[in-house]
Amino acid sequence: MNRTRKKNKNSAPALADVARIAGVGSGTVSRVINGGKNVSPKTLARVRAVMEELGYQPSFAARTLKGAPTNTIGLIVPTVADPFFSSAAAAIQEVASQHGVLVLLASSENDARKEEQEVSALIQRRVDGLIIAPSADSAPALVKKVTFPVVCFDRPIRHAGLTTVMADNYGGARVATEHLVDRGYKRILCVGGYGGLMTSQKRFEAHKDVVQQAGLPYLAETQAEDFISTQSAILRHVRGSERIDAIFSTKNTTTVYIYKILKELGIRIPGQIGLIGFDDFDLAEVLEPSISVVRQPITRMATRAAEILFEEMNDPKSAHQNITLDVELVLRGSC
Amino acid sequence: MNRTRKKNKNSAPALADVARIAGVGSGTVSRVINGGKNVSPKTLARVRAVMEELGYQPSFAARTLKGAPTNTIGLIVPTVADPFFSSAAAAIQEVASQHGVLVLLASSENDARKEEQEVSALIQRRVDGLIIAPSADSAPALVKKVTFPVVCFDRPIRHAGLTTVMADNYGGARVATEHLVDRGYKRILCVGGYGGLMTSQKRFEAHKDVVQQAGLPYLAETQAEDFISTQSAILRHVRGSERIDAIFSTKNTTTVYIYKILKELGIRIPGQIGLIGFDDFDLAEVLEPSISVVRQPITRMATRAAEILFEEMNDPKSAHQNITLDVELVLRGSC
DNA sequence: AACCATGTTGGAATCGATTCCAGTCAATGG
DNA sequence: CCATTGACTGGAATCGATTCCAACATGGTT
Repeated sequence: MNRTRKKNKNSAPALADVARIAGVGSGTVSRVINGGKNVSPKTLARVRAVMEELGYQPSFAARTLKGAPTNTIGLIVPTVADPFFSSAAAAIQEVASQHGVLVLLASSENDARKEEQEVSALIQRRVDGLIIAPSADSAPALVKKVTFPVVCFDRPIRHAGLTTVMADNYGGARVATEHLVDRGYKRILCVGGYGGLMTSQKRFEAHKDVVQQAGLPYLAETQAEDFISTQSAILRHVRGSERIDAIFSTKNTTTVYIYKILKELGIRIPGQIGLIGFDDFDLAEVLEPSISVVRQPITRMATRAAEILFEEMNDPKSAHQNITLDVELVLRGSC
Repeated sequence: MNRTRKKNKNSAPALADVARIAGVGSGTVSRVINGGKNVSPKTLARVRAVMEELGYQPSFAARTLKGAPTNTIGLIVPTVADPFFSSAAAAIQEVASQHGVLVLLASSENDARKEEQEVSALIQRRVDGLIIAPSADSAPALVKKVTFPVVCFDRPIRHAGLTTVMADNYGGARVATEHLVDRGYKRILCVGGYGGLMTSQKRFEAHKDVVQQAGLPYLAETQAEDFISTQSAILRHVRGSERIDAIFSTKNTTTVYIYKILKELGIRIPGQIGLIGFDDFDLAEVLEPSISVVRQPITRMATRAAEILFEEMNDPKSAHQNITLDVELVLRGSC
């Protein structure tokens, strides 16, 4: 009916609309969009005015189709509800923002299947890069199909040959346990997250090594994800002649649970039971007693991961690296 | 040189490649991708096999260009480092995930200019919807150019006529202050975040109203964003004959600062100074004393915001709503 | 035998920005 | 006055998936 039809709906204006209204060719408009090189001041001004008037925004899809970068990176974490990962996300976000890049956030809930779907969704969206805190079961196949750089954060994907940024989990757990041993604790329980995770594994392992080397009894570590299971684990070890006198918690949320549980039980810290945790948290120093921890440099880890990702995006040939950041023993009042 | 040239690089395979190798037309491949309706079982199988073999992934950009939804929503918050917003992000994420949608995360740092750029970036990426916790200075113009539904979270954009989900800030602050008054506190200081924010404003306002109605002195509220400024504010009011006997903190981070500061000063809570905070936080109940608060139903707010957004995305004509969720007084030991 | 409904297929046109490749035009130099 | 440069400009071809429409085969009906 209308041969020079404006689009059927009132959808966003396109480059062609700008060109038509400004009375110039499509190429000229494109040149204006991309800096205005080789365009006379007069046309430049006119085209800019039309763009402004129409509220023209170039279509990302069309640009991407022509091979332009999406200026978007993916970030896959187990959950942003965990302060560890939300701090990391904030830091990564910050770096991305400095590069004019947006972050596509996905949470895997530590579910390898969900993770796989999310990677696939990110591939389709043609992100320029990906930072991932892999689930326990991530296989190298997960990243087989990606055509962009991938950096692992906090945990590796075994045998995938990817750049990985993580904390010194073994070293940190060793230092923590050694400290408990030095302070004279004899029956030390290790409580923490799911052992399938490489981070937890390393921490459990270090704890076991130190305890056994010191000639102390090794109490099988307890994998407790939530409050209830942590509670029942504690209850099992807190009475009777076999009772423990210290706890090494491998996870920040668990540390808080343990603090609450001991308080409720009326157990004195560090008098009856000493406590040290892996990972610092906001209120660790205002609790009573304040909680000793080994602190991961979360922000530094995340920033580093993001920076390396951007390096690899700029230079896809750059070699993969394995980066382990040191952990810091923060002694406070709980042991 | 090579008329049926494969693309210049080894880029991802396209639909045309699948069609060529499978010996079918482009339309047929498209049908296979979209469910295989009206395709014979034999061709279906063959095409699927080729897709599998090539590791074919449809190009999101091309689909978007043809007007398909991006299955992506935007989320703009001041920062994900704040536990309030990271909890909200987690809840929104969760709802999005159920809808098979990814979340593009951007943080505005409460900077209206940055916010504007981010909205623009999201428009270009053609997100299907947007949830935003606007900065103090967000003008209605911010969302003038959007062609997709927008839901405000936690704070409104004045005069923009958008669906808004927020907590009952006035009511919550009223209840909190009333509680302090009921407990017999006479000189109540109100400390909190930047007053340009509608949330802070409402809370200050309610506090002032209640205090004045009770015939108590109204101490000018203190806008303190960080630890240092909070500290100096407290110090100003804690000595001398004009000294305060209670504090209403309008912000969770501030509440923690105040707790630390009072502890350091050796001031007893609630004996010398009573304390109540707006917004619950993780360790509020294990501190000593435990901290009384009014609790915003963060997860419920965020989930609701996300659900409404999806409703509006499905039915763009649906009316805008203004939703205020009730806040809960959680009495603990600090006042 | 002529007819139609149904199922299947190929291929052209389309979405919007980019990128060339020709052109136009004015200015400069010989 | 012609030639050559250089700054501008228009427009066709392109990226990859979708969506039509026309075409054809099959089987069953009259």
